[in-house]
Amino acid sequence: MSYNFKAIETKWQANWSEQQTYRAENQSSKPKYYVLDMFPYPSGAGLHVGHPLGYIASDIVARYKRHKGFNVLHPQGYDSFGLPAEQYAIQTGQHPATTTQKNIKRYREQLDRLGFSFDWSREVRTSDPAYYKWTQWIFLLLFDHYYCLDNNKAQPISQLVRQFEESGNQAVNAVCDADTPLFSATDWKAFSVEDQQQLLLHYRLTYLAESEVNWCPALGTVLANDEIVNGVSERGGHPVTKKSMKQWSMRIGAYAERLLQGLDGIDWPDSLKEMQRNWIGKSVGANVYFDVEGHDATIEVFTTRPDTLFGVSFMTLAPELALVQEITTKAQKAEVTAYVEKTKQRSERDRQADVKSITGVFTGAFAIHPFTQEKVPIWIGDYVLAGYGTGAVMAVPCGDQRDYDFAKYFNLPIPNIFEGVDISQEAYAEKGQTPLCDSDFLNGMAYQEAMQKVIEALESSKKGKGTVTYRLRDAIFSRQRYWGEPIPVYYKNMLPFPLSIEDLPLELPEVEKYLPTAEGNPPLGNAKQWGWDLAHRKVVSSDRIDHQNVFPLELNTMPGWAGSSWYFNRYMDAKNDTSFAGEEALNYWQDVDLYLGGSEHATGHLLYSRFWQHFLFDLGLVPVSEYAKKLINQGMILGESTIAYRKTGTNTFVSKGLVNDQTVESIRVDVNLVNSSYELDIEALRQWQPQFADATFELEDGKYFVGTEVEKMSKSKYNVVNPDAICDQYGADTLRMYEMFLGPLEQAKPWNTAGISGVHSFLKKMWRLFHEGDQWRITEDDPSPEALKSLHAAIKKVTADIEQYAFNTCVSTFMICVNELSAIKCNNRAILEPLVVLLAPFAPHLAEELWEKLGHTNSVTQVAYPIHEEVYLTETVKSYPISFNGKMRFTHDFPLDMDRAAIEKEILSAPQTQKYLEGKIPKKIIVVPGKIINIVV
RNA sequence: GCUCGGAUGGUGGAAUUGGUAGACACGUUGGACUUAAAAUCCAAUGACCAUUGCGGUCGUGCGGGUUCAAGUCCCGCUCCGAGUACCA
Repeated sequence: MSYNFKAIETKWQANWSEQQTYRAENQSSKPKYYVLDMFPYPSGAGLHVGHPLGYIASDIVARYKRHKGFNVLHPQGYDSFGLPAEQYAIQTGQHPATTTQKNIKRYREQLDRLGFSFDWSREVRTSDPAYYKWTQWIFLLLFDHYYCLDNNKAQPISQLVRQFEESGNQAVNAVCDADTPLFSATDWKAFSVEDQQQLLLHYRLTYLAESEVNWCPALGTVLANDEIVNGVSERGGHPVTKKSMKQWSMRIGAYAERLLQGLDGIDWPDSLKEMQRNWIGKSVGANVYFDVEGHDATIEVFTTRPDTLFGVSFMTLAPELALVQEITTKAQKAEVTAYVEKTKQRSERDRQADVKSITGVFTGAFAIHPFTQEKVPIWIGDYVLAGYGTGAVMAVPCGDQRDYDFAKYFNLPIPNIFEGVDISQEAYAEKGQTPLCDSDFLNGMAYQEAMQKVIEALESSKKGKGTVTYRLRDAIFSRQRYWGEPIPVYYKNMLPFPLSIEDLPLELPEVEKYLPTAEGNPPLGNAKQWGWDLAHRKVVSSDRIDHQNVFPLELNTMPGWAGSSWYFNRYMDAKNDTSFAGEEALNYWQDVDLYLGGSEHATGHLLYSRFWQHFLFDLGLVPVSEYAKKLINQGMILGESTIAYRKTGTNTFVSKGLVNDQTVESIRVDVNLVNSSYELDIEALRQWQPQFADATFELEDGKYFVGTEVEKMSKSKYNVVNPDAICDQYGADTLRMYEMFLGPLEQAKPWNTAGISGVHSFLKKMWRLFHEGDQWRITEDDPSPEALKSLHAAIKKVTADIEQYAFNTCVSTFMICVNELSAIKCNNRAILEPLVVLLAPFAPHLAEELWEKLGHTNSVTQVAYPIHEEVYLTETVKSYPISFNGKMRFTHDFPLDMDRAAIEKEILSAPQTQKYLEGKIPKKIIVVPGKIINIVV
């Protein structure tokens, strides 16, 4: 009987599904272990071989932990709201729910074929109203809270209102918009309800505000910064411009410090933590106030180097600042206005691309230095960004290269405040031990001391204060799209009011078309049923909107990251319809022990989800503030595109080796038309696309060879390899092991099937250990010491490697073990039974089959993992490699129990040693126990 | 520019963290079994020199250093990848 992987895999997949083998319980005497994959977006293209890489790794860990006695939660679901389904709907008119449903079905079939041990009873779909009800619920909670800086957590907005009623907002220490006006308790009470609502929006953790957004006219939607690559949209590559719109935002900035601190406590890759730190971009420094000569205005600048305050020779403001118009003198007015206009016209893209050229205009105004009272000219320049710090810079040309270049270009003075430093060529930006000079009370101090002294002086003279600035911007939460969660808000007098929790879910309405409306409203503007009947608390026809009893509902939907920002909690109690997850379940599962996914989510999903978790933690709704203890980024599996060369302007293809310096165009051809030695099937190419039907070919040795390029797998590059074909040919167990064998999990690697036969023949060899032809050959005899040693070496290495997620070396270890056992024709149950269990996380179908044939009725999943024992052969000698001056020369055997002195004595008298010593006397003998003996001559 | 990460045979990659570099696999070559193929098994396979045999020299991107001993640690570069950027 040969290894019939097809029959085995079908049989066990059906069995697992029937028996619900991998169902996790929310209570258990066993310790818990939660392994999570980033859930996929079910795209129309289906799975390719790159997708399962992480799933296979997490599945191995999940299965391993079950063997190790853990109650394992290993769920899977779908991030099923998203743009592709919507664009497909626009093109075809098919409802996104329909295509999503179809795609999910296909994903599920493909996933099932790979034998994953997911607990499908906990499946979630972000587009399911039973799920997004709770996404909307979290939105309402965010709306109903503000961030209190006194106790550093989110607090109910009602508490803030109480403070306003008692003493206004002067004394309130909370995160709010920079332009929040000050008011007293009396003012507050005198405000209309609308005014009060408007003011509260300055504090809410999700708020509606006029903001500059990245508007993509072609897609008719707003894009987040991370959805824009090189100034064009990530999807489709359409141009993006700036536009001011009323948008929902998330006050993630309130959590900047905690998101930064939280990184220290979690085991995530350093590179990813570094990315998040950079994204949050904390800068410590000071704000300094400069009076403007002849004006009431004060300019507030942010600087990380207040210690260089006495080196200021001019100031630069962002052209967009309103203040610029106020202070500009008559003489400079025309020039300044022209410059401001020019800046507005320059797109973000131009401004980014053109970092070299220096531009700026003098406003004619002067600021007064807070300490020296000297006049400092005020300039504007577009290298200063309105959105960062205060949009104003105190320029210290001797200490900052950009200020230096600006000063050189416009012939402004460059006073030197660094003792003994030459600044004739470039600025001195180091924060070292160099003492300051010409700096009044800071003279002689170096960076650290000066920082402290100057901030003290600024604060005591009320000329400034020590501050911390973050680069992290609040996240825009509105999308002008159909296929997303509706935002549960209605409008009364242009102001947003939340639905109540009992009204959720607010279900996505039907629309006739998925495009923006004629008036430029989002697609939900097309909905016939999108009015909110406040008295009856239900959605009614849009025609009935009268702004008295029936109000318009929000037309924007939530962005893609909303649903994925809390799904890991939902898996703990996925069926709960009275809360987002039950308290008991949350307390039992706590957090994710191992989270696997790509690093491309570093500053998107992985930051937003941490933010929501911190918020939910503040409200006491989840037990931990960081939801994933350990995170691994699996590397992408890249495709190997195959390229044919066509002589430009002809339909003649030249084989790779003949191209030389002919002018050819590179054409990607479907990888499936090329065999493993890169020879193109010419007939298949002719049939593939009509344009190649009459192509001619210049061949090498009668064959056409293609070139290759490694790049991301994508349908449009014809380099997608589908796992189904591999499963058909070799089986899921082979594919699972091969993907692990390909290389370290974290590393990006190109897909090629060159080595797959080696892994497949390993599994066949494993099968043959149990069979002799058609005969079962297992005996109950006692195993040989060699077999025991081989088994236990494998147990030790595999266990250690799984713990370190080094799955590639696990596969090698299995191969070595099976090779050794088959060489000694081992057929003992005592050896092979533990080996089956050892292999089970990697090749679960084969393991189940062999386990059953070994006479067991339970699933191998329930069996304890084998434990390593030291096995000694009846050796009495230990072979040491002997080296001279570090150079290995020969090996020598010593009795096991020989002590060091005796070893040294014996090695010196060995004839081999004499040969290498050549009569010299060794200076030193180094014996590294168990490893090596080195003789220094 | 800055911040991370990397570079090991023809190829993918190992190397217990300073101790016999190249495990395991692919590929290649030769052999066995077959009428033949497939499958399977055995042997060789870093480079160079020497081959009658023993053997020798070099070798982990480059140049230095520390050490009895360096792929691994330190200093200085080169190239590649990822992220990010007029961030004050």
